[in-house]
Amino acid sequence: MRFTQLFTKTSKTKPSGEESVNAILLEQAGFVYKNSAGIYTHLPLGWRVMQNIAQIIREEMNAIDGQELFMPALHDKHYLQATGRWDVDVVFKVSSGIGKEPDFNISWTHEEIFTEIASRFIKSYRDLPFAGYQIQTKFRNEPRAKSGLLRGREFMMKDLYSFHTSEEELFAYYDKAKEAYLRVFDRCGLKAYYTLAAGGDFTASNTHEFQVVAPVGEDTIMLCRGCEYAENIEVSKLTAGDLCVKCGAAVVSEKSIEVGNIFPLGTKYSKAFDLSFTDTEGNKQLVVMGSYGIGLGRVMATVVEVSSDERGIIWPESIAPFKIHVISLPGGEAEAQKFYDQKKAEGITVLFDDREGVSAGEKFADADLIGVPKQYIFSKRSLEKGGVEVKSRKSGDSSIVEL
RNA sequence: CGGGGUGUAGUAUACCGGUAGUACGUUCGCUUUGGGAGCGAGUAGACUGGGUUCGAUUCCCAGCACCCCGACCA
Repeated sequence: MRFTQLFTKTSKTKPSGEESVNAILLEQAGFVYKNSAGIYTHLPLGWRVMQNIAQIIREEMNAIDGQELFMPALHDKHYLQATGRWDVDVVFKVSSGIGKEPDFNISWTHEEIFTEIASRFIKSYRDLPFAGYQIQTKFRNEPRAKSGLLRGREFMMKDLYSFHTSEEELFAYYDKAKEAYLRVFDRCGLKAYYTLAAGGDFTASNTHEFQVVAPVGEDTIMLCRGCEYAENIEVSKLTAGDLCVKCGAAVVSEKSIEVGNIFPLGTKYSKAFDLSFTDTEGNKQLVVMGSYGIGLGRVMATVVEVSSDERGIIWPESIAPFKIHVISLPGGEAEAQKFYDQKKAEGITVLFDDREGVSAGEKFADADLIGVPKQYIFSKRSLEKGGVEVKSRKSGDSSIVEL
């Protein structure tokens, strides 16, 4: 991508009013555009990051036998009415006709929809276990959208649902999902703690969240630095300084961001939609379910929260919008162009600052703000030193590499 | 939904009861290139509705929007 053709521009000034780091930097650098509070356009740069996150999630979900599909965003009221959730406050409702009472809702979650679909195809123990997932937009009528992309009214979410013959089978899968989730966050450059939590509207039993420590987080967890055991304070009986129930070390209290969660659903939804199977004995049994979510925009925003400096964002290579950022300065234009063409041909994503008449300082400032992990600087000076100056966004270290 | 704050060119801001100034952006010209360059010219603005007033962008009220705290929640 040539900088001169990139749709968006960076801004020299920070957006007015915003306090959260992700809101400031993602907007200032041109990754997102805020249409309304908690409602964002993902601009080309931001969408590239989202696609990279989605790709990591797909690989890990596929690795635990998740089959990707895509469900609707408009749901007839019979779905939520079947489980008594039609009147949950955050549900956005719409009417299918002028002057009619609302009779549809816009997707806030897909347990009901998916359970009904599954009931059409799952008939026997031979059809189980099964797991399906999608990456789709969720809508929540948040009374208070806040903190940039961290709490939105509309956001991209990966939701996976698993179907099992028994609780034992469910929890075995639950463990696999947990490991897959930890790999997703690790690959995205996040240190996420597997945290015991409450169930909310989804399930009566305890659930688990994946929490990333950050001051802007809305949650508070009691965290053991020793064995990494964590509990959300909404269910924890621990306070800071108490001893970890797993390893005996002292626990600390940390603000944190919930980047994902997993819920054992049991038979709540299969009962509501008559999702059952015939077991090996010929008996009819309810399918046991689990549900597993990751907010993609929240992952992106969380990475910005935990990885930036006074100059801008510092992306991990795995989800950066481009692998390298080529900066062309006077005297280095021809070599920069050649290098760009070559890397592109190799299939490496490159942001090429080909602007003419723009000062070196402005190019450096933009590169630092956008936060691509490696900067390749071509100039008269670098060529005299023998090649291209390769600089790490994170450490600031640079060295001359021969061409 | 309760509390607090803010609303001025595209963006960020200043001043002001007498119709608004700066910077960045953007357009044109020239000069520039290792940390957000210079000169000149152009462009563009008071959230909405009421009220007070001779006169309101400024003061008051309401609405709306946004930010922050709380409640709620991926």
